[in-house]
Amino acid sequence: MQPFTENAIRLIKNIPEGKVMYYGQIAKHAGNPRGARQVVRILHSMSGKHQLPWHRVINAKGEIGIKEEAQFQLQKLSLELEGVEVEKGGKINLSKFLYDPEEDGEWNQ
DNA sequence: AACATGACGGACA
DNA sequence: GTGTCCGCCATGT
Repeated sequence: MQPFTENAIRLIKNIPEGKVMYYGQIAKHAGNPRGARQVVRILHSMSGKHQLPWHRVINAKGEIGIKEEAQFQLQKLSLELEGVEVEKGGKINLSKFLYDPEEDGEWNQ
């Protein structure tokens, strides 16, 4: 398995409840700043088998990127149950809910 | 091998 | 904010 994949998986698992990360962020920290699409692929293939909190991964715009309605709703629900506010269009306030493993600290507000 | 696709990102008009 | 375009790269056809 490529180190990128391992890193990405570890990062995704490391996302705390009530926080989200976006694909590019994960890819960057996993060692490939251009690997957003690979992160997508990982989620597709691993989300069922591994216990990855895939619902905590969104796109850089701060929105749920899923097109399929059922899955979209599932992610939205999962996030809301963790305390993440999701607007109607799947929008999320990144300044509140984005998790950055480098800063990691408590920023307040 | 060539071409299309995707739960994407960033730059620019 | 919206729409277009181009870059990325593993997979599928």
